[in-house]
Amino acid sequence: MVLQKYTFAVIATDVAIFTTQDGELKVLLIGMKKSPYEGFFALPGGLVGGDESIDDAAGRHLFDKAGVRGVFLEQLSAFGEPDRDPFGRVVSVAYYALVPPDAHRLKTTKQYKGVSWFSVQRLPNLAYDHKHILEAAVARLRGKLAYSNIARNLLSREFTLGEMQSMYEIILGEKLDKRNFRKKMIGSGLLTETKHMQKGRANRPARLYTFKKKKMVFI
Amino acid sequence: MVLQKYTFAVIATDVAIFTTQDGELKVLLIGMKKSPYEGFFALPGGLVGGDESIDDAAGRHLFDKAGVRGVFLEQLSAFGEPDRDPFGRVVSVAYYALVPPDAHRLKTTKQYKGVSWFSVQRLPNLAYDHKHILEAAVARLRGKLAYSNIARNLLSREFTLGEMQSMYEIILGEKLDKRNFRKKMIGSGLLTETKHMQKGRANRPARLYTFKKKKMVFI
DNA sequence: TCAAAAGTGTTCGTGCTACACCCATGC
DNA sequence: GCATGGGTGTAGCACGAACACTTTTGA
Repeated sequence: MVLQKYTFAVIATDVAIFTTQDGELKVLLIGMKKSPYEGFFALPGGLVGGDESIDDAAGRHLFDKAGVRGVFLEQLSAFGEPDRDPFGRVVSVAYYALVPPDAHRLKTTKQYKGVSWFSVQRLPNLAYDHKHILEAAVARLRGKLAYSNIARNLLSREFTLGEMQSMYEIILGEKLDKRNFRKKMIGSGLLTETKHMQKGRANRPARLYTFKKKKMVFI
Repeated sequence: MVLQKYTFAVIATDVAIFTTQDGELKVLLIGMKKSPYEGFFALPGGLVGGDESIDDAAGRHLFDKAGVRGVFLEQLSAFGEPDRDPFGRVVSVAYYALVPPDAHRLKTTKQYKGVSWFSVQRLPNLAYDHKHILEAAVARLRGKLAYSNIARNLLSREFTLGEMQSMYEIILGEKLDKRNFRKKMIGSGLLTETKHMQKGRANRPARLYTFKKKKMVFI
C-alpha cells in the first residue's frame, strides 16, 4: 500500500444534457474525430480551469455546447477509475442538465457542428465510460421524477397537461392514466392555470398552465 | 474564459463514517495538529493513489481509520471549490459509510489515537469544508432511510425491533409509533425472526431478528 | 363528418395514522 | 413490588388505481 506523496489528476466535467422531443427522451452528444475514439460520440464536457469551481465548469461547458444558461444542472457523481481515459489520469465529475424543448435551436447553427440529439433508446457508440455515466444519469432522472418536481425543467414556460403527461411517460417509459395524472398535478398546488389556450391544432384546444414558483419544491 | 491547457489537481477522498451509540447518531472525526487547522477536527480521508480507483481509496481510508471492511460505503458527491484547501487545488470525492455499533472497538487502541466519535448534534470545529460535507452526508442518510433499507448497515447481525426503531428515531430525529413501526417492518418481509431472545436486561426479553438477504433492497 | 386530443367522477382497495393496555424480566 | 421495555389490534382517513364517455377544434 505504498503511495506517492501526491498524485495529480486532470479534473474534467461531463454533462448529460436532456430534453424531450418527438415523444422521446434525448441527450446531447458530440461526434469525436480524434484517435482512439474517431466515430464515437461523447457527452459534452471538458476540463476544469485552475481557478474555477467544478460547478462553474459544468455550467460553462453546458453553455458552450447547448447554448443555454440558468437551466437545471445538478452533480451526478465523480468517475475516477484509473484507466477510464487513455490520455492519463482524468477524474470526471459528471452532471446532468434538463433543458426545455423550446430552448434548443442549436441543431441548425454552425457553431454546434457535430453536436446532435440522440434518443436514449438508440444510442451510438460512446467514448470513455460515457455509456456508464449516461446510464447513471437516466436512472437518477427517472428516480427523481417520482418524488420531486424537476420535470418542470423539461417543459416550456406555458404547457398543456397533455404535454406534461407525455413528458412523464417518456421518462418513466410507461403509460399513465389521464384522469389520475391530471387530478394529481392540479391537486399538487404547483401549477397555475393561465387564460391562454393552445391554438392551431386539429383538435379541441387545451388549457395552458405555468409553474407557480421559480424554486424547486420536493413533493 | 482563457484556460491553461491542463490543470492538475490532487484527488482526495473524505469519508463520513456513521454509527449509532448511546441513542445518538455519531460520526468519526480526527483531531488535527498541523497549521492552519490545529485544534480542528476533520473527516478521515486522504489522497487517492496514482493507480487506485477513487472507490478503492475511500475503502482503504475507511479501513485505516475505522478498522472495518465490507461495510456500506457510497459516494456522496465531489467537492471542488478552488479555495477549499489552503494547500492548493484539492478535489475531494466524499463518501459516507455506515458501521454497526458492535464493530467499533477503535476507541481504546493506540493505532487510533486522536480518532473519536462525535454526536452529529454536538460537533466540534471542522477543518476545510468538512462541515458542509457532513451536512450533505447527514441529509443523504436521512433521505435514504425513508425509501431504502440502508438502516441494516447500522445494526448488529441480530437485533431487536426496539433497537431498530430507536435507530430510526435517532437518524430521523423524531419519535415513531411502536405498533406502526413493528407492523411495517415485519410486514416488509425483509426480516427473519430468530429463535434467540435478548438476555440479561431488567425487562421482558425481546425477540432477536436478522435481515433476510445480504444485498440491498429498495423498498 | 371524421380524426384527434381535451376534459371530467366515482368506486375500491391499500396503506398510514392514532391510540392504551397487559407481559416478562431483574433488581 | 416496581421499574423497564416488549408485545399486541382496530377504526378512520387519505391516496392511488382502474375505468368510459362527451366536447371542441381543424381538415
